[in-house]
Formats: sequence, structure tokens, C-alpha cells
Amino acid sequence: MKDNVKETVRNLLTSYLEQNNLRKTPERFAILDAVYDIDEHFTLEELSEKLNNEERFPVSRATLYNTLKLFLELRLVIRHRFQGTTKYEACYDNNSHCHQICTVCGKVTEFRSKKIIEAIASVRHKRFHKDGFTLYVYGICSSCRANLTKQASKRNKQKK
Amino acid sequence: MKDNVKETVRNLLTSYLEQNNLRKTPERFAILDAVYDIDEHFTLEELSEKLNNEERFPVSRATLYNTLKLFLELRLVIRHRFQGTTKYEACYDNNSHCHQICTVCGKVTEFRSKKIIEAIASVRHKRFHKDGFTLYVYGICSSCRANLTKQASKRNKQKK
DNA sequence: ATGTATGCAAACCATTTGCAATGAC
DNA sequence: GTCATTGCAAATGGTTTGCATACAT
Repeated sequence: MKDNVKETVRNLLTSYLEQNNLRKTPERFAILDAVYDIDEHFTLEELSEKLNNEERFPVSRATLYNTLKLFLELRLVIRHRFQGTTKYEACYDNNSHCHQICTVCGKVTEFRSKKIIEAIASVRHKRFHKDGFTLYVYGICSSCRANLTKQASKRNKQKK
Repeated sequence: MKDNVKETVRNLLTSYLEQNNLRKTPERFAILDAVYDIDEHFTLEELSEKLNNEERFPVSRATLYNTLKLFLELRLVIRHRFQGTTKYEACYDNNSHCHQICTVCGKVTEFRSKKIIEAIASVRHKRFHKDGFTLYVYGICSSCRANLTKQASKRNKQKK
């Protein structure tokens, strides 16, 4: 992740903590840094490992949950629930991509579409100040589709 | 939900079960009917209550989970994970609305946008056959925003 | 008759909670 | 010194699993 983004989110966190009389603990900043060093989806487990290894800042599970909750409220991260597993993702300066999910194998791919972003931005909301979005497009990937076709023709042969 | 929709999804389920040598149990059809009688998000708990009361078809928790899983695969329902709670929703003939979520109070509202639907439909995917989407637009609702402003000015007074 | 589906109860496991110790202010 | 925050361990609760029974085919 770009350094200026990391700096910006650190500043966002700092001012939020100051304005709300919360404490600027080293844990919080270590976790924020780690989150913004990952360029993709990650599980809490993976984040924990990253903080434990890599000469970083080991943190308890409870603190990880607490801090990610704080970041969620601040919209510094978003949380996805893909097929049973929970994944997080840094979203500041990174909230404009869409997710394509195969409903058979569960594979998640990202894509971008200027048209979609503009369409979402153009919607006027009543009594609501919008600041981000998550789009999941569901379907079947080509390899799963091929498998399904194969299975179907197999079944037909058996019947004959 | 419109009767012709209920009929259509019953047929979809029937042919899927037949094609895959699965059983057309009364439970499955009772659950499908109940799901398509609810016009909004619902929890598994609420679905269970609906089946228990209302002269319907009481079904065990395990079967509910099994059956909803089947419906998810068939894309007869979608599953949302809102702020800790899991909600389901009938999605056949009902998959074109978007969700607006307040990140402070968690309130979820639906909205529709032809422009967004068209933008999503217009995207060409590589090796992927799209058949539905879920859009969450995050932000702050006006009442939460008002509260935040109130709190902030309170804090400022205290400091003086 | 066969094997899938159901229902119960137990197991699971990610997440939350309670509380004592720590440390930011 | 005060009180928010951390970390541990225990509790929670939604979801899954195993297995005996029921029943669709």
C-alpha cells in the first residue's frame, strides 16, 4: 500500500482517538500498519500471524477483535463474509472495486468498472450520507460450469 | 409474493431435485413456500417460527440449515451478514434492489436504481456467467449524523 | 428394498465477555 | 492516580456433524 495512504489513515485514526478521548496505544497503530501492508483480503488469523512474525507487534486475539471493530466503525476496513469464512480488507483509498463470486466453488475475483462506480455515485439518497459500497456479483465460473455440464451428460448416459 | 413467482420457484426446485436424484420431501416445499411468503429479510429463527405457527409445517433446525443451504446453491435465496446477524431473503424475481446500511446504527434500507442495474448488467466478465448481485452502500443516516454532531458540540463545551 | 432426508443431541469454533493487570493520559 | 485498554481464560451461540429413524423412490 502506498506510504501516503498509510500516513493518511494513521492521521485519521489519531484524530478520531483524540476527539473521542480514546488512547493512542501502540497496538492500535501496529494493527493499522499491518492491515495497510496487506494488499488483499485477509483473515483475522492471517493478520495475527503477520503481527507475530515479521519483527512486528504481537497482539492478543481479543485486542485484534476490538481493534478491527473500531476500524470497521471508522470505515478503515471492511468485512466480508465469504462462504463461511470472514475476511477483512483495507478500504481507505481502495473502496472502488467489485467482487465476482462463483456460487459453486466460492472463488472470489476482483474487477473494476468505472460505469458501476459512477452509477452508484449518481444515486441521491434521502436522509443518508453515503461513503462507500461493496458489490458482490454472483455467478458460475467457467471451470465449474464445465464440470456441471460433464456431470449432466454422465447422468444422461447412465439413464440410457 | 406473487403466486406465479411461488409457482415458478416450486417448479425450479422440482426439476432440480429430479435432475439430481434428490427427494421431493414435503419439508423442502413447505420451507420454500414460507420463504416466498416473506417479503423482506428474515432470520432463520423467524422462518422457523413462521413454520411452527400459522398452520404450517414444523421443521427441525438441522433441516432448515440443510434446506437453506440447498436454496442458496440454487440461488433461490441469498444470505446477508448484517452486523453480526445472518439474514436471508427470497431472491428469485427480487434480486434487483440495493441495500443502504448505516454504519453507526446498522439500519438497513432498500432502494432501487435502474442506472445501477444497467451498469452492472453491462459489464462483460471473463470466464464467468453472472446471474445476480448484491450491493451494500455504506454511510450514515441523518439521525445518527445529528447525534454525532450533538455529541461533538457537547465535548467542545466541556473543554471550555 | 434402497439409500436419501430428517431430527435430535452433541460437537465445533469463531467471536464475545468478564475480570485482573497494565499502561496512556 | 484514573480509567481506558490489554490479555487471558471462560462463556456464548449460531452452525455443523454424527447417527439412528423415517420415508421418498
